[in-house]
Amino acid sequence: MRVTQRDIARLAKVSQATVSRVLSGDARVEPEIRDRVLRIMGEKNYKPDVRAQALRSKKVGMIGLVIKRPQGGISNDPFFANLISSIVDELSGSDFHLCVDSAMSDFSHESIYDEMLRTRRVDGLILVESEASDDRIIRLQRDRFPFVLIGNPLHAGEVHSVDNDNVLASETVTRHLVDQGYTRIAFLGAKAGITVSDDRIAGYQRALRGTQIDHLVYHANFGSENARCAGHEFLSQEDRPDAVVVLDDFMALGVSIAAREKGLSIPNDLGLASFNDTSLCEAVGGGLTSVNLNIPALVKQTVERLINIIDEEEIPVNRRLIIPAKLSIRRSTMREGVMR
Amino acid sequence: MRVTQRDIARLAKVSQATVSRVLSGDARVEPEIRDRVLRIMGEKNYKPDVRAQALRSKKVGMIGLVIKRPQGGISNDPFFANLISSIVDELSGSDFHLCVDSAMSDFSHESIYDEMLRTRRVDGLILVESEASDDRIIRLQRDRFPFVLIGNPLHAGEVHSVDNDNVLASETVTRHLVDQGYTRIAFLGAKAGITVSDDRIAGYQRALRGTQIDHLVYHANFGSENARCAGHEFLSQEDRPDAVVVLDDFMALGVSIAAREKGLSIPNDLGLASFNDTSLCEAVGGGLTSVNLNIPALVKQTVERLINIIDEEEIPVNRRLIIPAKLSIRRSTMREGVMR
DNA sequence: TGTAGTTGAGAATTCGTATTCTTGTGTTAT
DNA sequence: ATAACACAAGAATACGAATTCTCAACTACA
Repeated sequence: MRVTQRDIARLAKVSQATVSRVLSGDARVEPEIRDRVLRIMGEKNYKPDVRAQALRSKKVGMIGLVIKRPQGGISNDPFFANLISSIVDELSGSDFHLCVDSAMSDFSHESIYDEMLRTRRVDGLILVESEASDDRIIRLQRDRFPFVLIGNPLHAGEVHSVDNDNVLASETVTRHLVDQGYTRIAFLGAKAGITVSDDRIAGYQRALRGTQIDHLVYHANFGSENARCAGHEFLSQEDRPDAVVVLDDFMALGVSIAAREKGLSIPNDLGLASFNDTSLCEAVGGGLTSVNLNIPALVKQTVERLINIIDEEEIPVNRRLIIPAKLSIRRSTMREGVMR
Repeated sequence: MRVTQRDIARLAKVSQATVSRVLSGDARVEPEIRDRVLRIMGEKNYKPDVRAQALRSKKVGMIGLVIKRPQGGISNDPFFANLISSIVDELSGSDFHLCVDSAMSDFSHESIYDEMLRTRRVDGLILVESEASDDRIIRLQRDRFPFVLIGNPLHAGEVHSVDNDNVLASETVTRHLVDQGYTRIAFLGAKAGITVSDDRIAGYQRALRGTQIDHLVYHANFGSENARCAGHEFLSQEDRPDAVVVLDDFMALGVSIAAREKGLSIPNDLGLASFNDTSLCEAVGGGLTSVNLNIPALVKQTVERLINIIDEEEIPVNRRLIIPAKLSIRRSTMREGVMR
C-alpha cells in the first residue's frame, strides 16, 4: 500500500496538516517536530502523490510536445530526436516532465487538443511548426493556454515563439560559398509551402542579390533518395551548378551520392552545404559543411519561456526570440587553392 | 474558469453523480436524462479533469520511458527517435500517453525512480536496456511496479521483456556474407560489456563455426568517425577482411568511408552489412545491407504487454518475447557474378 | 494582573471525479 | 392489497495533499 501524509502524521503523532507544512518548508513549525516528521518520512520512503498535488494546486508538472507526423511517423527525422532529447535534458533540472503526443494530419487536431488541454494533462505546450496551422494556435490563444511555438508564427500576432533566423542563416551559407569562389550556386529545397524551405530559399536569394550569380532553385521531396534523383537531374545539365545549398543533411547526402555517381568530386567539382549539422556531417564525403541551428539553445529558451508563462512570472516583452545559428565549415566547401 | 461535473449537473438539473454515471456509460440512467446531460456537456465543451480522475481511480493514463543517456545526451541516436515515435504512434490508439524522462549515469537513478514511481506520475514503465542495470529492475520488482524491458534481461528472472534475437540476427547476416562468397569476414563491434554488441558477436561466431573462415573481431567506440578510424586500421592489414559485419549503420557508414579512402570498392572489394536499417542505408554507397529490427513491431508488443499488466488483465505466460528481425539486402553485399 | 498580540498546530474544507450508501418510486408476487 | 423487490438517482464520502480556519498557549506591555 501507498504511504500517505496521514500515515506519516500518525507515526509522528502530529496532524496531516503539519506534515504538509513540513513538506512545503513552512517556517512556522518547531524544528523538533519538523525533524521528527522528516525522519519518519525518510524511514517510510515517503513521496507526495503528484496526482493529489496536481488536483489541489492546479499544476501537474507536465509540459506537452505535440508532434505533427506527416503520414507514417517521424521515425527518421533526426530533428525530432534532437528536439526531444534536448527538451528532456533541459527539463531534467526543473520539476516538469515531458509528455509527447502526436497529431495526425487533421482529424485528431481537435482530439489532441481536447486531451492535452481541457483535460489538464499538461500545464503548457510546445508546438513545432512546419506549416501554417493556425486553428490550433487561435484556439490556444482564446483559452489563454500557455504555449510557445518553435518556428515561424507567420502572421499570428501575439504568439510567443522561438526560432532560428532561417533567412539569415541561409544567406550566410550562401555567402560562404560565394567567398569560396563558387560561381554557379544552386539551392535544393522542398516543395513550396514548407516554411523552413521558403525562408531558406529567400535567404539564398538575398545573398545572391548583389552578385552576378544566377538564382537556381530546385525542389525535391524530403529524404536522401529523392534528393539523389534531383541531384542527378541538375548535375546532368550542360551548365550544371558548381555548388549547392541543400535544405537538410539527409538531402545533402543524397546529392553527394549523386555527385559521386556522376564522377564529380566534392568540394572541387561541386561545393555542398546544408542545414542541421547532424552527426551525418562528420561522415559524408569527409565532412559536410552545415548550418548548426543550435537546438539545445533553442530548446533552452523555449522551455524557460514556457515555464515562465506557466508560473506567471514576468514574461519577456519580446515575444519572438531568435537563436543565432552558426556555420560548421567542413571539407565539402573548402575548395583547393582558395584562401579566405 | 473550468467547467466541472457540478456545473453540468446544475445546468441539467441532476446530481453530479448522475453526470459521472453518464460519462462512464452506466446503463441504469434514463435515456432522456442521459441525452440532456450529454447535450449540455457538448454545449459547455466539458471534458473530465484527468487529475481528479487519476486521484480517484488510481490511474493516470501515462506510461514512462526512461532513457539512459551516456554523457551528453542521446541527440544523435536514431534508435531513440525511432523508439519514441513508435511508442507515441502505438499509444495514440489507447488512452495512455507517453512521458519521457532521462536518467543520467548513476546518481539520478534513485531520483528518477522516485519521481516516476513513488509519486505515481506514471502507471508503468518501459525500460531500455543497454548494459546490465539490475538495481533499478530489482527495485521495480520488489514494488511490483508494472514495467516491460526492451532488451536482454540477462540473469534477471521474472522480468517481462521484449527483444530481438540479436544472436540469431547476427548469425543470419554473417551467413548471408558467407553465401555471397566472402571468405574473410570480420565483425566490428563496440567494446565488450555492451549487451547488444556481445550478442551480435556471438551470433557472428556461431555462423562461422562450421566454416573455415577465421574469426576476426574488432572493437571501436560508437559513431561513424571512430568506426572510420578502426576501418582504416584493419583495412590496411596485409590479409585484410573482404567483408565486415558492423554493429550499427552509423559505424558502417564510417567503415564505408574508410574503404573509399583506401580505394576499395563496395561490394566487390569489401562486403558491408550492419544493423538497424536506418534511412541511412538507402544512401550509403548505393545501398547498405542491414538488419531491420522491426522496432514498430517490437514496440507494439512492448506497449500491449505493459498495458495488459497495468490493467491486470491476464498476462501472457511467456515472459520473454522475441521479435524476429529481417535482413534488408542491398548493394553493399551483392558481389558481382554471385548468384544466390 | 489583565488584555492584546503572536504563534504553533490541529480541525475542517477544498480540488473534481468515482463510487457507495440511501431513499423514494414503481413493479411484481402472494 | 400489501409485502418484497428492482431501480433510478440524489446524498454522502473517499482519493491525498494544500490551505484556511480556529483555538490554545505563550509573550508582552500597561
